[in-house]
Amino acid sequence: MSAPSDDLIRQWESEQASLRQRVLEEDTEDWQREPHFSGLERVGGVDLSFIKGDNVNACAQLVVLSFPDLEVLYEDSRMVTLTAPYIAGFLAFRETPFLLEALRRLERSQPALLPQVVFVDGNGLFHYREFGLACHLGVLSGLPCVGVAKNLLQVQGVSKSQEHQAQALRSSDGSSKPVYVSVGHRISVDTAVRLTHACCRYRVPEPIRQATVHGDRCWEDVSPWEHGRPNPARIKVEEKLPSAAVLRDKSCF
DNA sequence: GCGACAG
DNA sequence: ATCTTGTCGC
Repeated sequence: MSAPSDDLIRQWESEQASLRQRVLEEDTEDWQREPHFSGLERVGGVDLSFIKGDNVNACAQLVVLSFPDLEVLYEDSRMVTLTAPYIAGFLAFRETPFLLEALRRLERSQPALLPQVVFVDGNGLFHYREFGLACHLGVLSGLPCVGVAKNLLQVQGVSKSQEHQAQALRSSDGSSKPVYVSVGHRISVDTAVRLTHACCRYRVPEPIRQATVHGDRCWEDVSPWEHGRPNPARIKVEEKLPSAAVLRDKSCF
């Protein structure tokens, strides 16, 4: 995958600026106003998982969990071939098409299972141009989205984003590594943070975590001889779940 | 040259 | 994103 031209980058920036205007930064759903989110029954999670030295092929994952029990109601895995390279600040152009496809597949096959909110692996408004993956997917899908990043993006102290930073960036306290929650679409920051808490068993919100786990399994069907035999990396995921390191993260919330 | 770099 | 084992603690 070759590096994109400056021309394409400018086009992407322009597209982000345009779509940015369509982001709704407030609560638009009744359940979002409820003390215990009554009315919320399905929360979604999306993720793309990769394997060792391959940046082109990935497994696109969409899971829908029940709320508040967080039981898996729906799970969709799909091998996809990416066309855009990863560039910080433009993650959406690499991943969004496939996440949208997954949502559309669900809408077509079992619309009653569509999630009422989607957790996205990456930032929302906490982004260089206030339009990260969670916003992008939110605007294009029309669904409420919450961005959850595991690593801190260094957003320069440009006027408005400085305020957004103080508002949209919520980390856990002390000991364990925090996650960074920001508004994607059709949800307020406070609600996004509160909902994230309600969906966390461990550090990473359950919808995203489940998407990642199922995404890893997806690889086992692709090249059995390479991934079917005892694979330390795959087995580890299963054994890693109940570990102490993960449990400690529970205290972050 | 050095730091940054969501996934 | 992925590469990666054991080990300490509840």
